Amino acid sequence: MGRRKIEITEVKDPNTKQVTFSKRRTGLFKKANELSILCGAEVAIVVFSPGNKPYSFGHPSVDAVADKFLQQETASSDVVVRPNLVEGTNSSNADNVDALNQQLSGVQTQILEEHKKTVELDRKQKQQEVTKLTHNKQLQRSYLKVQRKVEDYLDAVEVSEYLLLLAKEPVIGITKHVTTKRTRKN
Amino acid sequence: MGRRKIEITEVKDPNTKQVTFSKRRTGLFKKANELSILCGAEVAIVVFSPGNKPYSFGHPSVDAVADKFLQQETASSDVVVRPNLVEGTNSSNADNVDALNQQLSGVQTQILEEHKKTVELDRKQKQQEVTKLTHNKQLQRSYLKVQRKVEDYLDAVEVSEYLLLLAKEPVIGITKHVTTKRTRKN
DNA sequence: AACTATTTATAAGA
DNA sequence: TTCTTATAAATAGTT
Repeated sequence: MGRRKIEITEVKDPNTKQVTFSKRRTGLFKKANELSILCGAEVAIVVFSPGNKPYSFGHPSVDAVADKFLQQETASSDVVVRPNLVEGTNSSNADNVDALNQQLSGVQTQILEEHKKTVELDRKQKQQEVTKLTHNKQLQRSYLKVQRKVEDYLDAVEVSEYLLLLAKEPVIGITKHVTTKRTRKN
Repeated sequence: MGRRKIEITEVKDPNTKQVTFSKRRTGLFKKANELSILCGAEVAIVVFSPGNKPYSFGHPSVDAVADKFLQQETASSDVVVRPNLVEGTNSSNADNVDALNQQLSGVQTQILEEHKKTVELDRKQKQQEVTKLTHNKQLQRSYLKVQRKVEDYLDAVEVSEYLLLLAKEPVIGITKHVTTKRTRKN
């Protein structure tokens, strides 16, 4: 498409490569724009230059297309982790508090594990043809999972507190957890 | 680029539109592939056909590019909502429990508000040139926010429980919250 | 950044 | 859908 035919193989000269990238990125986005107008299609493109600078094109917007792509698989039939609640009527206070403590640290662990899983899944999915399953969906799913776990946790805390209320006695065995003070870096 | 020059405006005949889409999508992906090879660039494309079918292209994969796009803005200097803890040494038990109850429902509200904000931001961002800020990042940010809030909440609960422990007296005023039982649709 | 000789994409037709 | 082909459009190398 130019003065000479070129092989489709990596351009070695860095300067030429940058010029080629600039020209072809412009062409690619122009084509994408025409496609969206001619066919009323929604298009989203993200490109990283040889110098690792990000460029994007979206019609009607990258957001809109990403959203739609996400909603494709809203039927997330994921695992629901119900906390192991102490629901017995004749359990001791210490048992209840222990259960609460376990849940407290359990939720934190689960959140960390979720994050690890997401990262791991990303690695595994690379290098394979992905048409309907993307990182976007994984993130969304992970997000929903955390929301659910928070809800489950809140439910559990409510019941535990209720049990505590019913017990109406001093509690013990909670100091171990309390001493574990978390911090966060901003 | 064909037998005749065409105006870049929506093709009206549905059949022609579908054919045009098919040809041009193929061309677009071919161009994207060439760009990635010639320049060593990373490219991700998502397209929805007139019939709303999704197509995607990714090099090395849609995932990889999406990930990279996300990590661009890991410096999320967002608002941290510290729960209003009751730290006084001479506050009553009822006050402490009230505070805990407020926090319980407060976290739920915050999570819902986060979700609403995300959706709203999506709407506002549509129709404007987006090169470095996408839904992906918003989701990621929102996800991190929820994680933080869970951490903050856990801290709050720990302290509240500790205060409860110190009080060593029967508690009241918690039934209102407990009666509000949440459900979830799977 | 522009230019332009060529290659490549594709609109219409079969 | 796939192929053919005349023509429009993109772009490689040059200035």
